[in-house]
Amino acid sequence: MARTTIADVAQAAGVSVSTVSRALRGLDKVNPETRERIREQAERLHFSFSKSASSLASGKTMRVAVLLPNEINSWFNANVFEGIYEVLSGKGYDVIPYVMLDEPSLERFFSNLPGNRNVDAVFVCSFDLDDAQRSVLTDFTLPVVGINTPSDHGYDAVARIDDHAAMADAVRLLHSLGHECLAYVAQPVNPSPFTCSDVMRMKGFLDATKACGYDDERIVMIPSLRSIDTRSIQDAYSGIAAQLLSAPIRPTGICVSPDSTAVPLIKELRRIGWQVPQDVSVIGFDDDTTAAAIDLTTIHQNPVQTGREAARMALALMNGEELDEPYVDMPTTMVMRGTTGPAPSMN
Amino acid sequence: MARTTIADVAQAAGVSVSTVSRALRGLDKVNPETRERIREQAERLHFSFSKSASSLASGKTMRVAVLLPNEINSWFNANVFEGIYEVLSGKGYDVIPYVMLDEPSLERFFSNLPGNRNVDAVFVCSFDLDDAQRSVLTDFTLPVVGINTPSDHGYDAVARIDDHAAMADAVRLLHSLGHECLAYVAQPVNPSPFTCSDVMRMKGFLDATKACGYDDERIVMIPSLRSIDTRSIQDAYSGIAAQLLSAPIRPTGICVSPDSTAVPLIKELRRIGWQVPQDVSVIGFDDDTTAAAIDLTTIHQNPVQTGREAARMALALMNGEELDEPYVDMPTTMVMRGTTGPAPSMN
DNA sequence: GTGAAAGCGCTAACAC
DNA sequence: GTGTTAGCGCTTTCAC
Repeated sequence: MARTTIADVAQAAGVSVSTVSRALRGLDKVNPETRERIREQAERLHFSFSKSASSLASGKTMRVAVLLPNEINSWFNANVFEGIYEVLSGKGYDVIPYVMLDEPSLERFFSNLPGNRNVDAVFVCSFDLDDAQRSVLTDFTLPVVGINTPSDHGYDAVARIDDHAAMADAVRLLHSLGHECLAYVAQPVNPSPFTCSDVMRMKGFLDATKACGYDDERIVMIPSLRSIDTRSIQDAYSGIAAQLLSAPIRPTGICVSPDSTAVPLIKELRRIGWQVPQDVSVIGFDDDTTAAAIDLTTIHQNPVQTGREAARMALALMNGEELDEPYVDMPTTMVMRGTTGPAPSMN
Repeated sequence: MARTTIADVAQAAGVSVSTVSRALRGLDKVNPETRERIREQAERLHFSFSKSASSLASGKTMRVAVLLPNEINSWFNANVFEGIYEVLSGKGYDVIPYVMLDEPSLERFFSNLPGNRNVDAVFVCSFDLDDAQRSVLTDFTLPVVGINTPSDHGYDAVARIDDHAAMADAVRLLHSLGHECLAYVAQPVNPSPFTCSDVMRMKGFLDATKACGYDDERIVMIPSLRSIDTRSIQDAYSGIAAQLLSAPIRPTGICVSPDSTAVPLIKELRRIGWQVPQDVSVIGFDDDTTAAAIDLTTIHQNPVQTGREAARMALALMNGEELDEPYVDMPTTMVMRGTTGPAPSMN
């Protein structure tokens, strides 16, 4: 079946192509009867616009790019994408994910996409662009919207949570529960050069523990390793447990980021005989799907909502509007579940 | 900054546009030196192809559509999408999700997209098309690839698991553990008109219990409700527990589909005093992220792998190749964890 | 309210 | 190995 073009519809309806174009896009200055006749013919002929032709002629692509670190099927990425999709698909945009595995894939993106108006906006999720990359985008006057990016610099708009403040909340909770020695555990192995919320969470932890008066020896930090050494992932968690166990002063309150790290860590702690929360309290970060399942106390964030907010701002920018508040903070809330309790009495 | 076109590059390099086109696309019959010169100029001018113009001229869109039911951020959908993305993005395709919430959104998709070669292939995930929809696609000679679709009919290729056989495995496991009364619990509220694997799993359960010799009174079926009545989701689970509890013969082995239904159900069972697995064994379906977290025995499937397989076939079809086996079964495996055990001794 | 015509930026014959 | 040219299917002035 030869694909039907706007010319076929025009001929069938006995009008010109420009009239068909106007009629089908709902523009005014078209006689209602003419429009109806055109609609009928379009329907009959199964006509639909070629997006390529439309965007070539109009300069609008009706496509947006979403740059995601590492994969699309992680809890955070999939939910952010969902939020963006929800608001933009309704407005007729195609929402296209581009997964960045490393710097080379980022560069590939920049050398292919933005140039000739291949998208109308780009979303950057959870990582930062360097100045060269930013300037490529701004040169093309594309709206660039950040989502949980480490900084606001170079973005036309950003929607993000306050990682620093959220983690400080967790510290204060443990403090008020009487825990006198605290630990921070990051994702054990994180080979990605992109994820960076961890830095701010760690800083929030350190600042808040200082503010609460914890001495250095009452703080145990277990940051992520950049490279996967020979140990298995399981060994990594035993290693963390060992570090916790062998600290000069044993921590009784642990902040773990993200939840997906807390789950196996708690398993390991229980395996070696620590009771959670009797012996040690654990607080996660994200409130992802597993958090509720294992009854994990955690810091809740809603990435779908963050994605929606980012999309809302992108939409305004694409319409040429000014944003009165382009940098918005999305809320986080502590969710008290079963992995936190008062500090064990010391004796 | 005015966007640079292929003509700008041609002029800068002192050649014609067609030479630039050939050179930059890596076609042969271009002098290596010329090619290098063109590359340099393209780089210098930040040139990149306009996808719209390319696809308009070539007839290939380098885009594929992925039709997903309900949302993109569910475990299954996000993982399937990831798999498709992994293989197709490397080949230069944009992978565009289209979420189908209901019949109207399906119809909207069909009236907008396929017509004028807006994509080069479409993937249909977890639901079926009706004959009219199928004929629209086949009329346009687009490859249509199904993923866990209820039937093979009308698809150029399908990658799917055998829900029926997988569920039968679960039944036989419970049978061999000595369970004499079994129950099947589906997702309590499922307002979507799309998800349909449930039908086959239920049938697998029924067929296998018959084959194992279970009488009707030793089978308890709790199918999903189509509409959300006044009860909260929590009440729904209490309701299921109540049905299980009040069955003429109390089931000691329960097949639950999917995992996300098993998690709250187990919580509820434990809340009312049933020990899992001492009093009752539970088997889930999917092996999603929460399954390992709560130590759930379940039927493992790998939707990323299924997505990859579907994409591989789509790629072949787009290249005009014949598939020697267009309908492929992806494996499922039982994962024995902590929610199953021998039937409690009756007394 | 409608039509004619000039592109949008590229690819694909075909000629050289 | 390279250039010329005719579209691809639309949108958008600008006439009428």
